[in-house]
This record gives sequence, structure tokens and C-alpha cells, in this order.
Amino acid sequence: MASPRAPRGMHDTLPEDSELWRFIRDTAERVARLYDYRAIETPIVEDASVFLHTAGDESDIVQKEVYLFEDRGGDRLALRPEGTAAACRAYIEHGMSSRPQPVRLFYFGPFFRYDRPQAGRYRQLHQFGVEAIGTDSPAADAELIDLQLTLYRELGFGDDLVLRINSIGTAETRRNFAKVLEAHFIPHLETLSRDSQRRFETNILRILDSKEDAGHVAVLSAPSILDYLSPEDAEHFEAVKAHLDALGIKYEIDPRIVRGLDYYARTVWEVEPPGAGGQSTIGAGGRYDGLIEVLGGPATPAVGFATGIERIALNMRERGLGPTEESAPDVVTIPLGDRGAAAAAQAAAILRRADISVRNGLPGRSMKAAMRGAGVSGARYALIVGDAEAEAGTVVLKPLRGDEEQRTVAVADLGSLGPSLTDRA
RNA sequence: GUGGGUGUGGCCUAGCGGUUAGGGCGUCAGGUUGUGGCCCUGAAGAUCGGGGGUUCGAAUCCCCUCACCCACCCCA
Repeated sequence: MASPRAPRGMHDTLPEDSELWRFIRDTAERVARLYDYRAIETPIVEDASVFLHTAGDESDIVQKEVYLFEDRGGDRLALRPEGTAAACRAYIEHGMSSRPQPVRLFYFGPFFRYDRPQAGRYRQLHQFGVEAIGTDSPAADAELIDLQLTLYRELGFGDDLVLRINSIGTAETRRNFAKVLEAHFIPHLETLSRDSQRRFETNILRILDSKEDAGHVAVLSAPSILDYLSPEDAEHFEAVKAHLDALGIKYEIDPRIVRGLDYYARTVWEVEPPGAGGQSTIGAGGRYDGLIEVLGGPATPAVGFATGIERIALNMRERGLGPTEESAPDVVTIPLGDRGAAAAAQAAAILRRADISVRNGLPGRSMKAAMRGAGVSGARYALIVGDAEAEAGTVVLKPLRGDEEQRTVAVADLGSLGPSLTDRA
């Protein structure tokens, strides 16, 4: 019988990968706190309506990408496909509108989308997301972008990442703009790709984003949504740009960035590595001024972004970024004989209390094999404990690097040796 | 959902109709009596993703299927 495997599109994070992951997570949380954002954890499962109503029941997202199930009590639940709606649900549920606004939140965790896996796209994915709920200030948009870029910088990315921003106004703006696009594309419909012809019916804004027709004259000459913004929206966008300029943040304005869902408003942005194609966006954000209301809360403007950890890790590996040192214990014990094994375990306990990491060698191996293991481990010291040492209440401390001589140490003195046995600062 | 590529011990991989299916890494054990990382020797470990066919004979050819990868679609 075939052994079970991890579900399609879902992966194990092995010890050798977890080092990088922990670095990313620690850095993300550190940066978020630098901006005074605080962690929120929401359930991995939500009432299905949290995601279905917000995304719109007819969208592809809901139709095929949400993991839906009924629990034993008959409740309709969904594995969370994203974090923003869940954070908003919590904001409403806990009356956070009566806290000082905006409420600044961040989260880091797994999300689930029933997609066909490919490079940088998985069914279980991890995101770090940051939300500022309860403000329509363009300064908040800029703060989130700044935070996001600071994170990438702290992770070691250079300034070659491309930030593209756009404003998509309100749902009404987009409805009007769709009509303009319709009129623009109708004469060219015949010469556009099949895909674009389909998009003409389903989501005309996405024709602008078509890979196939990227060079098509009709796409190149298409009107820009920026010319159809309301005066207030245009002013807001100008303010966002001014804040970015003040922060010294470079950006490209890309009127082809669109978001289909109604609750999006005004600013949207994406960050991607230069020259990359395919599933390359490593993080995207935007304003969702209508979402809280859709979820049954008070009309509340908000802005946020989320960034994919797998894609960050992918890019970091390509660039050779992240922690380089393999993790190794400070000390490996080499027990010889039964009494030695008992004494070695006791010595290990003393060292650990002094914050020295110790791999306690298990008895039964030849000394040669045990020493070989200690050498391969990368540890700084081997601690040899045989019956003779056990008898005398001592251990032999042998440096594994450098040419320092080994010495015999009283067990009682091990604790005070403390810091001298570790690399750590 | 659509299209393409790949599938040999834990990992990388040779073999492409007749081989005891070979190698490297890793693992484990030895290299004399209590001392390592290199080196040497040995061992365990694959029936070649799964199923069905063609053939005297298949890891090697054909069909189906599954998985992975890549691209499209979509991307909250």
C-alpha cells in the first residue's frame, strides 16, 4: 500500500528550511512593532459568510478556491483564504471601533486556497498581513507601504524591488470606467485574443492586464482609470504620492493594477522583483473602505497589505539572503559506560540551566563513532564522561575547533563556565 | 478548468529492449586497547511512481492512471 503524502499543494517545512522561516517571521513581527502595530490571531476556520459575502458569491474565488465544509453541527465553515476579512470580522465582533482609531493590526499564519499549484503558489500558503482599520488618511496608505518596504529591506532585499501603485476610485468609478472601456474595445474585439474576448464579458478591466494582448494597439491606447477618478479620489491619490515622496519611496504608477471586488477603494499597490514573470508578486495591498460595512459593521475606512512568505523565501533563496549559519549545539556529550551515561545527562542538565545548548549523546556507541558524530555536528565542545570521570565527579572538556588542549573540569564548576562555551552573544 | 515537462534506494543520478539495476552524497559499523571533523574498508537500503499491455525477455516500447514541476486561467 502506498504511504500517505502531504496533501497536494501543501508542504512540510523541514528543520533546514525552518531557520529561514523563523528569520522571516521574527523580522516581520519586529518591523510591525516598530510601527506600533500589534498582533491579532484569528481562527484558521471562519463562518463561510466572512469570505463568501465579501468576495461575491459568483466570483471564481468563491466558486472554486475556497475550502468549504460543514462541521458536525451543520455549520457552514471555510478555511480562511485570506486575512483581511477575518481581521475585519474581529474588529466588528470586539467593538474595536471604540478604540483609538485606526486600530493597527498584524498577523502571520497559514491560509488555504484550492488552486492548481505552481511556482510560488500553494494550497496552503503563509502570509504576513498588516491592517490599519479606521482611517481614510492617505498618510496611512503611505505608512503601510513604507512598513512593507522596510520589511523587505530588513530581510536583505536591495532597492531593486518594484513598487507599483494605482488608484481605482470607488465601485462607482469602476462601473463608469468599465463602460468607457467597453466603448473603447468594441471596435477591436475581433482582433483581441480569446481570453480578452472572454474578459470583455466577465471582467473588462482585466483586459488591460492581459499577457497575450500586452502589446495590442487597443490595450496600449486604452484609457486610464486615473482620468476617471472623482475629484476627492484624485486628491487622495495625490496625497498618497506626496507622502511617499516625502518618505523617499520610489514607485511606478501603473493604471493597469485593478481589483475586482466592490469593497476596494482608492489606493492599490503591488511589489514584485524586477524582471520576474508568472507568480511573482511578493506582496500586495490596498484600501478596502467598504469591507467592514459589507460584514455588517459601521462604515469604516481601512487599508492594509499582505505578503506571501513562500514567495519571499523563494526570492531570498535565489538571492542568497537570510541566515547562513547552520544551527549547531554548543556541546555534545560523549558518554561511556552506564555510570558515565548517567553522569553525562546530569552534566548536560547543569549546562542547559546555564543556557548552553547540549546534545546529550546516547550510550552504546563506540567512542570513535561518538566523537565522529560530535565533529560532524559542528559543536564547539565535546564533553567526555566515562565511568572514571563519573567516579571522580569530573568531565573532560574537549574543544572541537581550534587547537586548545582538552581539560578535566569538576562537574561542580560546569555551571560557572557558562558563557565561555557558547558562540552566542 | 486547459496545456507542456518529469517520475530509478532518504537525496542527486547512470542505465534507454537481455546488467546480479551502477555511482555519488547521506546513514550505520569497523580501521585494537577511551578522542573527532579528512581518509580507508564494509553494511543496510531501490524490482526502476502505480496499473495494464507488446515481447522469449522491459526500468528501458505502447496505453491508462497518479504525483510533482512549469505555464495559462484566476489571484481576496
